[in-house]
Amino acid sequence: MRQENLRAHNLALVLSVVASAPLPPSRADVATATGLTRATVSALVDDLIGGRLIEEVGPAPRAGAGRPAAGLVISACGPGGLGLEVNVDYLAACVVDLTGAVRHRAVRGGDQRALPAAEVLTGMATLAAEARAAAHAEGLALAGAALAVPGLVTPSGVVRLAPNLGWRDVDVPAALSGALGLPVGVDNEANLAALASPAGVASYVYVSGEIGIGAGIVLHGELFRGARGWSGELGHVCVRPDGPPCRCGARGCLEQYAGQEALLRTAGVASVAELAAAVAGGAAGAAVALATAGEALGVAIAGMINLLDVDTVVLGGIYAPLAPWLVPAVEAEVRVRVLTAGWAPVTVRASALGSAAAVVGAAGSVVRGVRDDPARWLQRPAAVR
Amino acid sequence: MRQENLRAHNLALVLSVVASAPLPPSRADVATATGLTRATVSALVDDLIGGRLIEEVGPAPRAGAGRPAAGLVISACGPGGLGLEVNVDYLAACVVDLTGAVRHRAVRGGDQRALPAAEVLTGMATLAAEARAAAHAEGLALAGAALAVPGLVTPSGVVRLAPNLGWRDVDVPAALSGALGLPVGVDNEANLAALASPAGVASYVYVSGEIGIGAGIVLHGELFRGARGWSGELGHVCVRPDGPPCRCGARGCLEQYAGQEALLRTAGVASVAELAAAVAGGAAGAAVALATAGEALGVAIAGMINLLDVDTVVLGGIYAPLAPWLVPAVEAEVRVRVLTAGWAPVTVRASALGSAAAVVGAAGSVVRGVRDDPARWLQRPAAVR
DNA sequence: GTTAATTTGTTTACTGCTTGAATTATTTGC
DNA sequence: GCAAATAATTCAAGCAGTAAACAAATTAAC
Repeated sequence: MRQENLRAHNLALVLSVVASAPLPPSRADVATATGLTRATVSALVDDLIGGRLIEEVGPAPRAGAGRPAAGLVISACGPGGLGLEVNVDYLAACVVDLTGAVRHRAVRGGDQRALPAAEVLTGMATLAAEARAAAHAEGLALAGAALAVPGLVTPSGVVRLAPNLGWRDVDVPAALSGALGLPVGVDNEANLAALASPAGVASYVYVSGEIGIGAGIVLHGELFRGARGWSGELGHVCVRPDGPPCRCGARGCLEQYAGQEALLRTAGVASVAELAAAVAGGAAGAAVALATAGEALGVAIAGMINLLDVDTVVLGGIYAPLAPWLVPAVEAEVRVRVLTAGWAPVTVRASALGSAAAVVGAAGSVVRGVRDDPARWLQRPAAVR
Repeated sequence: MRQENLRAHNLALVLSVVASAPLPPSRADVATATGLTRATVSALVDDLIGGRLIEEVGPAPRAGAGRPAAGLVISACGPGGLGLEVNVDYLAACVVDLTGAVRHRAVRGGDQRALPAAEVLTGMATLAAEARAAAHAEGLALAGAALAVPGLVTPSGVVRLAPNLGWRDVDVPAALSGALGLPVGVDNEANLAALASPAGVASYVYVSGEIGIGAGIVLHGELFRGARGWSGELGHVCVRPDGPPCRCGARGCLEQYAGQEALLRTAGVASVAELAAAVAGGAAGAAVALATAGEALGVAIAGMINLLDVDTVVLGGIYAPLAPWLVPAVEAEVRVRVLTAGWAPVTVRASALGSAAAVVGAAGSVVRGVRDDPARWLQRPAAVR
């Protein structure tokens, strides 16, 4: 750790205090919150304002005597983040600003399995370019882009395997970064969707139901990726050791009970929308299928909570629209099977973002990178900003 | 973060490089490893040598020209840590030095359930005083003490509940800290035992088999305690949703297949030692019992690895002596059920420390505290050292 | 055997960051 | 209008790390 890291760390510290304060804090408030002196905070704040990361707002009316404080807020016209998503039947893009607000969104439907990876990425690049133009029109300078894919991704951004897209060893950053003129990160959609569901909780798990079932594990506010980056494979947690064989080679994986294919097959319907309509209309088969899936999901989730002691579970992907029927079954299993459930309540709820969670989370991960290391943003040449 | 934190951080950085180097590194080696300059490293090393945290060793013979380097090693006569353990049928104490070497160990048998908590702690205090005298005789100054207990502990060190000891709301630090003249920390035995099994791996899980089954989860070198401190309840992960009822109220928990009681009952023996002797002697019933337990343990551990992506599992407690028969069964399940097992190998092995893991881990947690923040040790008055 | 080369470790002048006190600015209350 | 109070800035000082020169101790070469 060197001296410049000290300053970088303190810039991030000030920014995080401003971001998490309920009301716009003054420089003096930030100083007491961080333990730094007012002189230091002033210097740091000047740097952050110079880089358009925070802004002063008019003095809030306050009781008592004294010079009024200038409130500080995260700037809504500083750097933004570009989120991208490739999924089986659509492409999506969105732009968020530093406050986390979504400023632009676009979705383009179409089956991507029929196309080779290079062609899909070309389509993605045009959608991204439109989003970049929209961001520019809003006065946002993009700090980078992140792509969500349903598959295993290496730390360098290569998609090692995305079975449902038919991708194998696709070097996404090489294909997109040059075309966009932005650094492009790539991550699993469950991981990125998890980051989009903060809800003010520090530790939670986002369960992503798609063809496969993934879990994005957030511990102490940080995504937990595991020793090698392959954590959260909830879909292959065992529900019944001698259950039906899974395409992974094992038997009785959760995916065989609560994966999209198993769910639709058991219910005898063709799509998730159809399933939701059927169960809402009182179809017995659909209700049974959802009860079975909810129970299996509950068993796997209860085991996860026993191990990780998280207090919140967010159901996303196809589970979000089906939540009214799934949540009670999951909660019932959790209540019985989690050892500490009696005195440490667990909340199970649906993702509020629905299918947009992954794109929004991807864009959010970019601005999160700026907020975690503002110094890197500040020291880039002004021409880029 | 202030300036003195910068120095404190760099002191810890230098100390950790010296600790983890395979051979005693020179100041120049430390400089290249840390990215600091040789001048800065020299100044930091002088501070650390002055505080007896590291020592110079004679120049190692080296090829090539140049002034010979003075090797640096963690000092074996600097601060030490006192580890204590209260368990159902014994009290234990041990002293480790800053290198992690055990310098003193004492165990006093005796059923602790018959005695009130205050009396047990008085016995613990005398054993601890003897250990402190032994540490003094070896030239070690104790930096603190840590007590391992089989129960739930609050962050402040109060034992909220230890069912097998019959303890409830026992304020251990208040009882021991004054008598010993040392700060006393308290933690669950599985957590502390987990810390005693480093093996040079950053992320691993220590599975503690006792009456219950616990797991100490170490991620990125740090113990993961969960949102509320109750992580690692592996014993109540579900193996078969409709299995035998468990005392926790659920069905088919791992404890019902691989807990000590289930294991001994299935094998038809009275103790773990007897079980090990039976299976070594070729008894079929014992072998079947161990195979069943190993399979169930494997299913639960595979699920855990799917979620956490750790690459090493350490079996401790009663599983350590039974490891030759359990490890193959666990490995077989892991191979089949962990999605990434094909390209990311998982190691399953027995704890080398056996029943001493918790005391040694407790003592280790104290010296770990010194190594993680050497500045605090350096700035305490010399009289205490 | 003397000298050059090489690597280690220390000294010295310097830059950058935070600090603390003094100063200025802007309001409320009397 | 004036004192009290609070916010923000300015400026000299101190401390940590840096870079480059220097001293020390050894090997290799002639």
